Amino acid sequence: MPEPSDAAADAAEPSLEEQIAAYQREFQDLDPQVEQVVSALQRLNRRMNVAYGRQTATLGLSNAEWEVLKALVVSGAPYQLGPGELAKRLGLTPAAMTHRIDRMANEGLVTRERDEANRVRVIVELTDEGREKWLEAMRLASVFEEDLLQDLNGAERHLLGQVLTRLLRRVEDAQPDADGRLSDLD
Amino acid sequence: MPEPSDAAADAAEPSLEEQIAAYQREFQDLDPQVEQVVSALQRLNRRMNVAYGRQTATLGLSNAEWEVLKALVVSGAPYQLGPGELAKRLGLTPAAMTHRIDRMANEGLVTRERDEANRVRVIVELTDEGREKWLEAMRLASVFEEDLLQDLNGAERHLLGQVLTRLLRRVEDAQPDADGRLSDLD
DNA sequence: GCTTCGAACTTTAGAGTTGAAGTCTTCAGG
DNA sequence: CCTGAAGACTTCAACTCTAAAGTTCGAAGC
Repeated sequence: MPEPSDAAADAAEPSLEEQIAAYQREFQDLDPQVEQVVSALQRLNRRMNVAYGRQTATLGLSNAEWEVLKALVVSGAPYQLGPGELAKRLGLTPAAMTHRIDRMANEGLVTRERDEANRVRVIVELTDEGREKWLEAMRLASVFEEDLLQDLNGAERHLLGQVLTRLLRRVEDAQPDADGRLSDLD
Repeated sequence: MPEPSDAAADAAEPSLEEQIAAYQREFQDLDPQVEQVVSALQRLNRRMNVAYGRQTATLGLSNAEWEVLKALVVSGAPYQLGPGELAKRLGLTPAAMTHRIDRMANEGLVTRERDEANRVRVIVELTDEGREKWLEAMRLASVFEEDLLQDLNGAERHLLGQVLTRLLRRVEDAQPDADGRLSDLD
């Protein structure tokens, strides 16, 4: 069996601190405090998505499907949206939405039918089964989220929520949502 | 031209507050404070990724390529890593890494060569051009990040960084990185 | 030294996405 | 009416990722 090898191949996954130190070494103008916030935010979000993915998988749901269910639930009763609107909210192209709805309709999570009042439009509607799946996933997610924030007291939670919301408002104002397509994940 | 239509099709993109209100309506047990933190975090990260994507695009770089550049820079001089190691750090399968390296080598951002000391291994190395691209992207990113945090004073930045890092540590400890594959984006 | 096992990467087939072109429907004008 | 223009969705080809083989090389056993 080959040794663990020292041939410039492992070097162990860098911790957040090591990552920031490396950036500073290569780019002197970097503000370490800013980078700490940004990098922690990105890593945290990434790990959370992994966790959500595992949870929804236990329900036989992909993360992609969960996104659709969430959008429909947020839209409120009667839980109907058009493919185009869904695509915009999820940051996908309409083409991708078409196929995703195909799959979900086959699984019975949503129905797809033409709007008889305006036959150009299509209406995607959550089924009872889809709504139930969303609820199950939500139960799992809320347990995970509560556990994640466990070490933060009420004041800290409030403060964190406020600060993040302020930052969010800043980005949303700055970006007039010129289409709102997201490009990749981190 | 069809009217803006009232046929259950638009309903305007929901704000963060509206989204949380909708969740509460459908799932009584939800803690609105927890949800505020989680939802703001996710939306913020998403918008940031859109912004990063636009910036790197102006440099002729995809977000995917930028991820590779970052990993190589963080690894430090001589900026070498194997495909397998890169794949693990980016949360991709080795197969995907093979193709991504193909593309980037064609563009001259990295080189790929067999390790002559151990011919099973392959060494991916950052080129000078790749390093320069990273630097340009980093300059853009740091401006954006500084602007994003502009409204936060030093104490707030510090606190935010600390709290996020605490949360990150909690997730990383809880998930023994059972492979570290990430499943989807939000 | 030949064989076997394991490690690291690549190849292949299939799912899912994008961007561009195509279809169908509605509305406005002549 | 009949035609033209625009909107909403779908179809098609090219690309990227995953999962599962396949290939190549190195190390250990007999």
